[in-house]
Amino acid sequence: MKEITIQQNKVLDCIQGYINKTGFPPTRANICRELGFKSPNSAETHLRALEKKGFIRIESGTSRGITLVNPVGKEESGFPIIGLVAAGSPTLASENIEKTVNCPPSFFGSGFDYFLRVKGLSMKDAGIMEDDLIAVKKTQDIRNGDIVIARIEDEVTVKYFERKSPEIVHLKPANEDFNDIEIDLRETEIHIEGKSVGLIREN
Amino acid sequence: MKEITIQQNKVLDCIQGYINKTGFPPTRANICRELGFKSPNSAETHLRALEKKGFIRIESGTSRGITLVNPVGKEESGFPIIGLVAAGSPTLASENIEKTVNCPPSFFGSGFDYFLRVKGLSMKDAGIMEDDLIAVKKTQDIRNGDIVIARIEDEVTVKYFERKSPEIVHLKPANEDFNDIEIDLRETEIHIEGKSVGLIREN
DNA sequence: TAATATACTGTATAAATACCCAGTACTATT
DNA sequence: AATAGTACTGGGTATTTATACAGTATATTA
Repeated sequence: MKEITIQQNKVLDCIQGYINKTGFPPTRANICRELGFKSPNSAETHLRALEKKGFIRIESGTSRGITLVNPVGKEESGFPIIGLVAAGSPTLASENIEKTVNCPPSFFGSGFDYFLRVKGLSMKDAGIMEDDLIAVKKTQDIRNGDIVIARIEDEVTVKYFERKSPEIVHLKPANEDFNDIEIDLRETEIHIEGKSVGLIREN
Repeated sequence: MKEITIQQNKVLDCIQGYINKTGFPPTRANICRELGFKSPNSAETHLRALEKKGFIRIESGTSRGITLVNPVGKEESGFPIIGLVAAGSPTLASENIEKTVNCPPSFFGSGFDYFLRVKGLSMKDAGIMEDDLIAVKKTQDIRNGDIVIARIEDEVTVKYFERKSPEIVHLKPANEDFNDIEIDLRETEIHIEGKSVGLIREN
């Protein structure tokens, strides 16, 4: 997707807004009225530019034939659920996908990448129960106290993250029956898959 | 909403399908092509009937100015979130709605009616934490062990439900620091708003 | 310096489109 | 027997709309 100019962005917003308001795309004249243009050709040239840059599609010879290529409502479909198997990295390979869940990407604030089905009760005091779905955001931006999805060797686990020193990381469960995992980065390799940004429980 | 004929329903489906496919409503000619009519007036009369019966709105003088009054895709969006205020029945009145959440109605198995924002930690051992959103299904079909949304007088609470005898109901918290609530139905009126069928936590 | 993209006004026109009228035929209701 | 609703064909027309062409002006790039 190419860069967009300020005016072109206004036109794009105008189209989106018009569709939201009326249920159908605007004509060139409609865009002119909304944005104060005096010639329909102003709208036309902007539309052509937007099409060239891939933001919209224009059905030729068709009234109101404007389609948003990346409509907000289109991304809503299907986030994969990945089973947290005892061992192995959670990958998005299709054999690991239980099913997909329809939900808007903005569901959990800043967005997320997939759901992870939780096994065990090591985070029970954080309100994370067996078979819950954790919304995982792939990121390396981890702060102390975040709930992270960490992989040590082939073992994947969900725990609180706490960096004790540049070399020492603690993975803390939220359950008295479990013990902290202390990791010395000089000895053991740890891979952070992402962090938890939300949770869904299906009863 | 009046009753609909078979042909009119076909036209309605056609409009819905056309919008889903193209992103904008069909013209009279489009409907004719899709349904095999030979005169645009066939579509016109059906559209007039559908408008009269309240299924669509027609923007006069506007190309493709058809709007579905009750679009299927509209019901999917927006389940209300209701704040669980300390006292008072959770009603769907707009002043009680924090915001709405986009999610498919089948998200939690059999469907649900609204979200309730949890206050307090009385169900913490059931993995229900403060500010979690409980998906509530309005129903009177309650079994022992279900998590119910109960109202006693003006107080709304979320607890495990257990019927001890035809007259005695226990509302059990999932937290050692709280006590069971025993209710004698001959003395106290209890109203079951519904039961929990799922949970969402936004981090 | 020329070429290209952006950002407009203004005018014109062919095609797309809504919408009207005149019929025909069938069915249900009053 | 009359009225109204449904379900079409067929044709006509005024309006809506996309889209091309002719300009003007500014900024950026080659």
